[in-house]
Order: sequence, then C-alpha cells, then structure tokens
Amino acid sequence: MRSNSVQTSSNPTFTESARRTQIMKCAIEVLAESGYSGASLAEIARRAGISKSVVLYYFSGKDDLLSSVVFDVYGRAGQAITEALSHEASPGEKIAAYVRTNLHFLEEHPADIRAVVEIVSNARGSDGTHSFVPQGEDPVLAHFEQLLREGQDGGEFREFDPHHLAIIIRSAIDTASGRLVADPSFDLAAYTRELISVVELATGIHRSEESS
Amino acid sequence: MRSNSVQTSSNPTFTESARRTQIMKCAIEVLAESGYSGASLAEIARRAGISKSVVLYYFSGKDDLLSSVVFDVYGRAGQAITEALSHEASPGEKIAAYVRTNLHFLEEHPADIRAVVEIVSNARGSDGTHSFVPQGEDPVLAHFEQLLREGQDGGEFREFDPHHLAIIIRSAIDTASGRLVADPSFDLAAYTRELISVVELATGIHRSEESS
Amino acid sequence: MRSNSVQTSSNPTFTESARRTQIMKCAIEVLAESGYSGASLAEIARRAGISKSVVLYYFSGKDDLLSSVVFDVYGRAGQAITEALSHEASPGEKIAAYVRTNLHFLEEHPADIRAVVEIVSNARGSDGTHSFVPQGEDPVLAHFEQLLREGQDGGEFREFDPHHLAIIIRSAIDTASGRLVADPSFDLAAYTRELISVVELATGIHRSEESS
Amino acid sequence: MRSNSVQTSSNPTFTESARRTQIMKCAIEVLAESGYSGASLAEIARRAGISKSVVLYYFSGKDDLLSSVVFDVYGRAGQAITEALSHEASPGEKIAAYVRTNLHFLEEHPADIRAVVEIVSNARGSDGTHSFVPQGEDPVLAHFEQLLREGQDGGEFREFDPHHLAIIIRSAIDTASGRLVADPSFDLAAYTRELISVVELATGIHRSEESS
DNA sequence: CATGAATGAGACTTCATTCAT
DNA sequence: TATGAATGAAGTCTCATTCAT
Repeated sequence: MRSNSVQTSSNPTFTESARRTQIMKCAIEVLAESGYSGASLAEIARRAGISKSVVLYYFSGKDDLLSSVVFDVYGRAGQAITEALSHEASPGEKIAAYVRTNLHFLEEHPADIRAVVEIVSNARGSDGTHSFVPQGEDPVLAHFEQLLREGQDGGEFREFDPHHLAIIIRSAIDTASGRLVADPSFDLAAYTRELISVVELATGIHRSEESS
Repeated sequence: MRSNSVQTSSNPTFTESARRTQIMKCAIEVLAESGYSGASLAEIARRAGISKSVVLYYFSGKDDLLSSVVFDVYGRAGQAITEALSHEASPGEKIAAYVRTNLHFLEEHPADIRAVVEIVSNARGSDGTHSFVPQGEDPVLAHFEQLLREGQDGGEFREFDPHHLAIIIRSAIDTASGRLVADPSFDLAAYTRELISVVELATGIHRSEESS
Repeated sequence: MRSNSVQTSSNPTFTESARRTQIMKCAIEVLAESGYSGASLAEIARRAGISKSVVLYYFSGKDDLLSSVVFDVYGRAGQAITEALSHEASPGEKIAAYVRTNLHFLEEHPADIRAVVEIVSNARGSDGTHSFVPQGEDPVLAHFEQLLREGQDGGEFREFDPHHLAIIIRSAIDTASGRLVADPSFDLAAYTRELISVVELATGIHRSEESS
Repeated sequence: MRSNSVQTSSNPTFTESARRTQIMKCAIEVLAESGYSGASLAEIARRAGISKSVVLYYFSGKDDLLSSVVFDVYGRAGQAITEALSHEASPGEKIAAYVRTNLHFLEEHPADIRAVVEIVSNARGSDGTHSFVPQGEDPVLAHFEQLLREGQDGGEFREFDPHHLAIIIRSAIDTASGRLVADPSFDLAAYTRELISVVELATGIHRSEESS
C-alpha cells in the first residue's frame, strides 16, 4: 500500500524524511479543513509552500500520499493505545482505557483523525469500492471486539453481543473527531466521561468497585 | 440552498414531479453505490437513461439536486419518526421508538440514508465549509436531545448529559447505514436490539417495568 | 477497439458525423506533420479551431481517436484495394494491381497513410507493447502473402519464399509515405514503375507477355 | 546536434568514456524494448542503476544522448560496411556484400538498429521537423545509390532507376530490425537469402556467373 | 564525480455548466 | 420538454531540466 517515489537508499535522508512529514502534515490540515474533495495536490502543495511536483517527488502519487497518512496516523494511534492498555489488568479497566486513550489521542490530534476519517470514508479505487475498508475484516473493530469478548468470557461483564456493541462504541468514538473539528465549543472531556459511563453501563461492569 | 429550475406554476405538472423523483432516485442509487465523488451528473443521468441536460432542466444545478435529496429523505424519515413517536406516551417508550423507527427506516431505505450521509459529510460550499452541518445547530440532534431531556426532567431517567448522550446514540444510528451497505451479512435486527439495550442502560430506564 | 463517446442513437446525427470526420482529419494532419509525439489533443483541437473538450466529447479518449483514425484509413484503403483486385484475373496482374493501388491510394492520401504509420509504430498500451501490431499475426501482410502464394501455386511465378518476399515488397510500399511527406520532390509515379518492375522480376512473372 | 556536457580535457577519462558507453547501452535497450515514448531519462537511468542527474552530467541533454546513440551506431555499422565492401571488387559483389553486411550487423545488434530507427523516425526539433532525416540529402541512402549507379555505369546491371531502387532495397533492410524485435520466430538468414535474390533479379546481375 | 532537490510546462481526462434549438 | 453541442476550470501525473552541494 505504501511505496516511496524517492529512491530510498538504506537510510532515508533527513531532508527527505522531514519533507515527507511536512507534506503529510499539510495534507492532514487540508483534509481536516476542506474535506476529501477539497484536498487536491495543488491545495496541499500551496499550503506547504512548495510546488505540486515536489509532492509527487516524495510520494509516488496521491494514493501513496493518502495511504501514508492513514498508515502514519493509525500507527501512532495504535501505538498509544497499545501502550495504554499494557498498564491495565482487568478487562473492564482495559475497555475504559481503550476509550479514554482513543479520545485522548483524538483530543491531541483532532486533525489527524479527521483526515483519516475523510480518507477512509471517501477513498475508492477505480472499481468504485472503498480502498481502506476491506470487505468484512476490520482490524480496528476486531481488536476492540476481542477486548469486549475477553471481559465477557471472564464473567466480569453482562450478557451482550460483542460485535454489535463494539460497533456502537466505536461509532461514538469516531464521531467525536467530526464534532471537534466542526464545533469549537465541543467539550471533549465531558464527552469522554459520558461515553465511559455509557460503556460501563452497557458492559455491566461495576463502577462501585472502582470508586470505592 | 434549494431552488427549482423549472418555473413552477401553481400546480407542478405530474410529469415534472415524476421526473424529479426519478432523478433523485437515481442520484440516491449512485451515491449509495459509488460514493460522493462517484456521483457525477453524467453517471446519474446515465443511470436514469436520460441526458445530463435533463437533470439540469429539473434541478438548477448539482447543489440543488443534492439538497433536494437530503430534503426529501429527511422529510420522509422525519415524518415516519414523528408518526411513530405520536403513539408513545412515556419518554422511555419514545426514546426506544425513536431508535427503533430510525433503524427501521434505515432498513427499508438503506440507500436513501447512505446517500444522505454521503452528501452531508462531503458536500461543501465554495468556501470549503460543510453545506449541511450548520455551525452549532443541528435540528436532528437537537430534537433527540430534547427527547432525552424530557425523560430526564420527568425523573424517569438517571443522571446524564443529554447533549453528549444524544451524540453517542445518534452516531450509533448513523453508522448503521454504512454497515448495511458495506457488509451484506450485517444483522440489523440484532443490532437494533443491542442498541436499544444500550440506550435503556444508558438512560437508566427500568426495563423490568416494561417486561413485567 | 472503437467506441463512441457520444451516446450514439441508432442514426448518428449529421453534425456528429461531420465533427468526428473533421477531428479525425485534423488529427491526421497533425500526425503527418508533427509525428506521434507532437500529436497532442491540444494541438489537434487547436488545428480544428475547437476546444480540447470537444475532441473528448466526440471521442472517448485519445486512444479512441487514434483507433478511429486507423480504422477509418485502413477501411478506405482496404476497400480501394479490394475493388481494384476484383478487376484482375491472373495472379500476376493481381500483384501488380495490389502494388499500384496501394501506391495510388498513398498518392492521393499521403497524410492519411503517414498518420497511420505514426500511430501503428508508436502507439503502445500501458504495458509497453504495441497496440496495433498484434503479436505474430498481421492481416495486411498475410493477405498480400496469400496473393503471392496463389501465383506461385498456379505455376506462374518462380520459386521464392512468399512470406519474406511479402515483407520486402510491403516495406517498399510503406516507406513511400515517409518519402512523400518528407521530400516534396519525390516522384511517386516513377517509384511505382520501378517497384512494379522489381516485383515482376522478383516474382518471375513474364513481362514479355504483357509487352507483346 | 552533439555536444559534450563534460568538459572534455585533451584525453577523456576512462571512467567518462565507460559511463557514456554504459548509458548509451541502456538507452538503446530501453528504446528497443519500450519505444521512443517509453524512453524517458528516468527509465534509462533506472536501468543503468544510476540517477537521472548522472545521465545529464555525461550528456548535455536528452537530445545529446539520442544523437550520440545514433552517431555511435551509425559509426559502427558504417565501419563494418566499409570494411566488408573493401574486400569486394565487382559492383555486383559489392551490392550483395552491402546487403549481407547490413543484415548481418542487424542480426548481431538488433537492439542498436531498432533504437536508431526509433530515434530517427521520432525525434523532432522544437519546430516539429525530423531531427535526423535531413531535407533531401540522406548520406546513407546516397551511398547505396552510388553503389548501384557504379554497377550500372559499368554495364554490369540492367537498366533501372538507381535512386528509387536504392529506396526499395534500403526499406527492405530497415524493416528487418522491426521484425526481429517484434517476431522472435523471424528467420533473418532466410530473409537475407530472399532479399539478395531479389536484389540480384532487380539489378539484373547474372547469378550464374557467381555460382559457376 | 555524483546526486538529491525542486520546478514548470504540458499531457490526458473529468466534470458542472451554458446555450441554442 | 428535452437535448446535443461546446466549454473552461481543475485534477493527477510525467518529464526534461536546473541548481546547489
């Protein structure tokens, strides 16, 4: 999915890496502000203060740029989440940490997430099918679903359908980036608290234990 | 945002109305299948078996066509919801009916909803701002939020933040259209049951009362 | 290979047919004068006094335009040759008529032939292989080779290798279009006489009969 | 047309000469395989395993590279032909040797010849005129024409038009490179035999003498 | 000696839209 | 009522070339 236009020798130049990062950053900004269809190479280049050709010098094409953005953001978010989950023991705490970390990442990188959402929900191949939501499998969702399932198997949670509950909670997470970008007065901290309450109620985890 | 190209005399012709409906139907199909960027006037006209010019004869432009679609689908969905809510008395039952009716409408008109989501999340004016998610106010969300607030005011519900809970539940509703289109094996009935359970738990409504 | 951009109803409009013909004529001129790489859509449109978009309105793309040119010219040339051959009885006379008609068509339509040669020898698909010289089979060459073979089978000709002789004579025919375009002083009539002499000598046909 | 980018001191470095040769070799490969339009500097550099800039360091531009290729191949071919002709005495033998040597060179360096054909038939200056087929004069053709004329003047040949016969025979020679590249099953030896037969018949040289 | 970086011109193509009929 | 014809803006991408290091 990801390929460099620049003939990457074993160690990519500092300049190259910096330029790629800069271009990706500008692409993210444009995507977050102007949406998928507004994110033309010309606009991205303009924002970066460079010529269109430079973008195509560092990325083999628009697809490569967008894939790289998705790859990069997913990578950073995934890393943060993995790190956070490693500190938690019980499934209930893992779930809460998962939601909290997701929304926290989103708070610190709202444009990144918004950009990824724009790309994922709009990018389509020449056959018209989505490029980033592969048929049936969704690793992000599957991962979270597994978390729910583990808690349930451990007897800690109530009876529920892990697949559908995962969809519900993930949608609540994903929608936040849109709110954050569109509505400056959106209170993410309060939203996070509310969502965690909902998750606890929905999973049946006993909050009393935590608060005691 | 909406203006007719056809000089509407007092009584719009039957032909005119039929043509508009037909074109909107095709637009919805294309939007649902090929996404926002795949929905060119040419493609819509091709699917309708007419020439591009006809589309522009009945709609003053692409914007007009798309807003008409949104207007139309919102209208029909709103009507169904209003009708359903009128049969319910208690806030708890209203909330459940709201969710159920939303998902039911979505089940019967998946493409309609998908099309609207595509339009709303992508259509932007020349200034780059969203055309359909007005800054701050969102009548659909506000309506549902009001429902939650009423139940809370009536003492029937637990303590929660109506605004944020409304966002959470609406996102769970809205995400279903995407699932339905992308994943043929998606079980909407099960999803509906799960979501209603979550809503009941999240609002604190006592289900025992209903089942007793 | 050939497809219309315009939604061809059962009977193509006069205007449409005329425009297509006009555009193809201009394409042929540009190809003959400026070669394959000089034949951009912009240049062709400029010569036709129309906008680039019009070209793409009548042809689904550059490939379609070039294919149509090849198809058209081959069609006309083939028709002329078939017609001419039908008047001749003996293989020797058929061969001579074949050469004569080819060069005669070339004399009257030098740019057409030149354009086709440019396209055929340069057009390549995305895989880098020639688009118009299919691997192994060459109907034009095969046809002429068959003519030679028939004369040989009838005992009228000397012993020779029909395949290779066909290549030799066809190359002499094909090269003439280049001469004609590049060198205004090129005497096609004299060239034709010389080539027919060579063909008679090479096939071993007895000219004495004709001259007696 | 030809100018060195490297500041040639009195004795060009071995490295320089080797690099130039290597680049020209790769250019020839690309031209033979992918045709004129496929022969970009990037592709040539890629095949040579060097950067585009190196190509432009050793050649002042693409034009310089291509003319160097033509110059080089023509030089080698011309040398081989001159050498071969020096061993023959009679015009008839010279002609045969000319054809044989041409096709022999082509057999041993098919890509070289193919590359030159691609360049010569496609390269054009900014004014759109061919860069390598100068108006009217063609030294290669003129040389061969002179050979024919000498045989004719010596009374050894029949009456014919040397200019046009030269064109015919040269076209048969030139076409072979295309066949060789496109059709792996092409039998060059057989083609050579057939062409020499044709040349002998066309010039009227008495083969009986040679074979006796 | 070699290259990484950057650029601008120009290629093909898509698309919404206007206009006359 | 409907459409064929035409257009211009904008999009992605390729390429030869220049420049500083």
